Amino acid sequence: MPDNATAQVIINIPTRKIDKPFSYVIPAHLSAITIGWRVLVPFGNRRVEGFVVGLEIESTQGLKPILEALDNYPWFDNNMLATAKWLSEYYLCSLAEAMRLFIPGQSGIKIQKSYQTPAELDWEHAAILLSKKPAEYRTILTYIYEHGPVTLNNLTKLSSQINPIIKFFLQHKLIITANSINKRGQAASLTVINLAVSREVAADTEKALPKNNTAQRRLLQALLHTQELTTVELRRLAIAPNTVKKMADQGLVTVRNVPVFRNSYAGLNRQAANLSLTAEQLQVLQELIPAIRNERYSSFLLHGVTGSGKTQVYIQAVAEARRLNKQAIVLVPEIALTSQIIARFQAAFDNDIVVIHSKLSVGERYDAWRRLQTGQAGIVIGARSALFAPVNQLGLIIIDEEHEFTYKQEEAPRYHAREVALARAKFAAATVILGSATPSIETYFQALQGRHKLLSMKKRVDDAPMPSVTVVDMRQELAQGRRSVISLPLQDMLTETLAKKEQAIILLNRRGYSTFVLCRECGHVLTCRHCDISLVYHAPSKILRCHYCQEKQAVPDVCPECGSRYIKYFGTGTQKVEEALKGLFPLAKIIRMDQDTTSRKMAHAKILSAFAAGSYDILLGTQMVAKGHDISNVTAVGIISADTALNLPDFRAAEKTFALLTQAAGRAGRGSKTGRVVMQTYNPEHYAIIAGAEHNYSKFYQNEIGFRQQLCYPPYTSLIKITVQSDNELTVHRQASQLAAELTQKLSIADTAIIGPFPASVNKIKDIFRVNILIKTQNLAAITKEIYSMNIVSRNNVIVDIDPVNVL
DNA sequence: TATCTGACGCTC
DNA sequence: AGCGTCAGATAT
Repeated sequence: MPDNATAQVIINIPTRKIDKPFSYVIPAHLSAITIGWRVLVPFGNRRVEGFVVGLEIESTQGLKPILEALDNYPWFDNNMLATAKWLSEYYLCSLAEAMRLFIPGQSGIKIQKSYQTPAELDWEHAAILLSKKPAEYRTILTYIYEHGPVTLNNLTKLSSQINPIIKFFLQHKLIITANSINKRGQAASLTVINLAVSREVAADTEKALPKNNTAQRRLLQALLHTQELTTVELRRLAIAPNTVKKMADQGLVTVRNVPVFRNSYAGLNRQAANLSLTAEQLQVLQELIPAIRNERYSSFLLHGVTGSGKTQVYIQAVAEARRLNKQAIVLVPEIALTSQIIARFQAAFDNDIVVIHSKLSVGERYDAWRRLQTGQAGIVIGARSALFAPVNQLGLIIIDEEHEFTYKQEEAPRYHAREVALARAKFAAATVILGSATPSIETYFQALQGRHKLLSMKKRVDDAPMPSVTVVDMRQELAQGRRSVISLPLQDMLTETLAKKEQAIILLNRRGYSTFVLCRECGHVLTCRHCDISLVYHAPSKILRCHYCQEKQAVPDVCPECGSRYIKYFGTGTQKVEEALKGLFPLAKIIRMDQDTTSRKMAHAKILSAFAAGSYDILLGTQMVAKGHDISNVTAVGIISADTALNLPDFRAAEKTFALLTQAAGRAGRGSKTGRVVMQTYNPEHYAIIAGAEHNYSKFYQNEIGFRQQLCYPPYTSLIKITVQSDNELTVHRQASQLAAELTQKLSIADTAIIGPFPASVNKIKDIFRVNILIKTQNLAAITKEIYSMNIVSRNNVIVDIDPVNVL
């Protein structure tokens, strides 16, 4: 057999067991296929989506042909492919898992399972088999025979117990599966109607119409008037689709489907761009602009204090990339909390922007991706998934608030957007800007080492002063007999703020502070039956809920442990703080922003805009009140419990606390008025609190980096977290010990330590027990390679997390 | 001894 | 991931 053109295809099935390309013949009519195309291929006895990653001329002996091309252009360009490959190697996932990140909805096809009778069905044999079964069986088989391929959904209507029947039919080969494949996420289309004849002919036809044929007359008149009509206009003119069809059949009009691009963010109100730049902004741009023009890989850490105008720098940098006809990716930590940044970008770039967020349908996402792919848009802004947008002219990637932990994906593939961005930028020869007021220790360390160029902005826009911070030692408050969650200095500050008709934000650092339920007699805390975690009391619905598995439970009257009736709701939830505030300031209008009040779509934005409009005096909430907004009338920020996160056994506790305090304090005094901050704490001497109060990043960094070095934590080492899971507590411990022993034996690489196994901090979630093993290493690449060769990743009860954000 | 359930392995 | 094969367990 002569050699022929073949394609190496990665099968889009997210399992690590088939992590290699398969060869397929490229049929003559699909000769346009090259690397990067999405194709439909036969795989076993089914048809699946695949990605072409290589071309060869080889013997086609035993190879099947590609069935179809799913698009008529390559979806992946070289840098996307290289990024996917890098991601799969670094994070130990299959190439398919990495590549499908680039596909809207993870797959371009949807398989609809259906059933039909085989052509050679032996009815006599069937009759014998069915004679032992209820009459229903015969009815259903006849139905399948008569109606051709039938979906399971259709069959459910025929019998309430369809599953065992289907199973029986399949087993005895009375039916076979016949999967139909639908392409997903195709562009939405619009039906457009035009005249198919000249205006004169149309006018004559219209005159000749019978008097009572008003629908056709209306249509012709409308077309003579406006050239073309859409379905929306047809509905308005009360013209039935039938009328249109009839006229199309007569050759009077043409009906076409034209793709349209949905724009679900169109309604968002826009904010005018501030065109004057501060001296620091100009200085920073003098570094950035040549780098962008250079069209080579470069990376910057933009360390700018809160209110220093980082967004304006981003906009200028993106504008420069656009002038060079390069495209830009802008990442924000959470789209719901960053509507202000999006509004500013939209004001500056209008239709050149595509906004990606998790609420988009697959179709909308597909449209957005297509606008970028075709160059109709040049900028994509979104959460970490925007990183995988098919921009072929990538020139710039911006990561706003680069220290945010939401950039780490907590499901497989467990990638960190910052690392992937740097990799993609390298492959695309693009510039990266990492921006933050509180850079992550790792990034700052790398910047000091020269891996990123460090740019600083130390002043706020218009020389506005940093807010003055008062640290309140809550132990002294208690010693003076004050037991309220609101300290005297905080109360005073709020009184003054309200008197001046200015606004305040109160942050409740909720970690470890949830409202659990405790028996005062025996100390028993009510916990979830399926998860090793205390249940949370929800005041509005008066029920207990587990935040891990969402199970709801009524509050018991007596303690399930000792039978006592003294059950009490504990903890300082936002609701409790709200009550305290209402007691102190009965006239103040308070709005709460927490999980209870923001469950609805865009609730964050609504609450924030109502607060910004001055409808409320005090905004009270958890972490989310500290981020991404800029309200000029906010002059006071109160932090109820600055230190709760400090007590967690997490090596990043201080970093998280410092970042949160700085971000929260940064909300005060964004306008012309000076801001004030009160931080309440039981740890006033902790360096994270002191540095936070002084707005002193470098003081915090110096302290923290010392600890990291002492304890061999990142950035001095890399971490790998291996989690073993099982529904059996004994099994999970046994397997974890075995794995730890195996690792200790195999990983005899220098500067590597294996810690554990130890039970995860939430030992059980949804009835699954979890045990962790932590690897600290200075040689990540070698260890990763070794773990890969040990085949640990393909075990389905083991999770390997490279650079985990959460080590507990 | 016939049937069922679960581990293993293959898919170009 | 499916889906088929094979082997061991279980009902008959």
